[in-house]
Amino acid sequence: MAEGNRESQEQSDESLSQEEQEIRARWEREQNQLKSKLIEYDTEDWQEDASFAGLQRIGGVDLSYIKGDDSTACASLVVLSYPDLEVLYEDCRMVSLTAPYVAGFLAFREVHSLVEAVETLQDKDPSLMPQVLLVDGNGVLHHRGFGVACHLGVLTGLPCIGIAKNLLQVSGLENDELHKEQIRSLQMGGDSFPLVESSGRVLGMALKSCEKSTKPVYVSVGHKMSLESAVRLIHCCCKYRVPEPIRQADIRSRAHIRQNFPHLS
DNA sequence: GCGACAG
DNA sequence: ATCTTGTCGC
Repeated sequence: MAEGNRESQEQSDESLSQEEQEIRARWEREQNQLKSKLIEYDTEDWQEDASFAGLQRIGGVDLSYIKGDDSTACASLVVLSYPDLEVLYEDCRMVSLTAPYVAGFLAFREVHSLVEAVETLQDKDPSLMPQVLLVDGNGVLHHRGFGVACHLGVLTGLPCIGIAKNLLQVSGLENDELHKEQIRSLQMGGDSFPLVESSGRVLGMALKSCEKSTKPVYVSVGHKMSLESAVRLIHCCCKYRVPEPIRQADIRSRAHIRQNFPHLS
């Protein structure tokens, strides 16, 4: 019992239990193994077309949580038509989460439920399978170059794009005064600037996703799509700041929680 | 002590 | 992620 108290109260790295350290080491190995299967360029014809001709379905995924409960969530997968952005398919399900949220390892908490949702769609109605999946979180803009959008992409084989609402400050990227000035310099919807890590590699783009938004979204490659195509597509599916497929997944997963837990609203 | 820390 | 209402502005 003394052990349990120590673990929950101490915060410094050296106090991490041996078990926690082993989990992280295992997760890092898993990220590195899956990373060898990552494809960071356009693989589909529609991706390089000027108007995305041939693109008909875009998927969005999200998880919503219940306050005060860290093991229950609603996972949702929606499929929207392109270019009309009408909802063609919706799947919201309550799920039990086993892994905690650890910065840098979001996929280990969320990706299992999302893969299941994709498999359900494959069984139920494969003709509605999205041609690209928009993921709430980062792709290669990540400590080890393998965020949740890459993870889901490699596991499903689907082209994926990571969209984060906040800058993950990795390898030289900082939300400092220079970054804020670059944000202020964005003029019209579609304007963007590259996020360059210390080595010089471009990890993603900050994008003013719609005309009215002050704060950009952070776009990075998930799987089977180039950064250029990804940024162009994200701009094309934003009615508001958050791309419509993710926004619909978010709205609908929250509504589903209110439906199942009315006492929380 | 303070900032960071995708969701 | 969530805690949280109204309010100022177009």
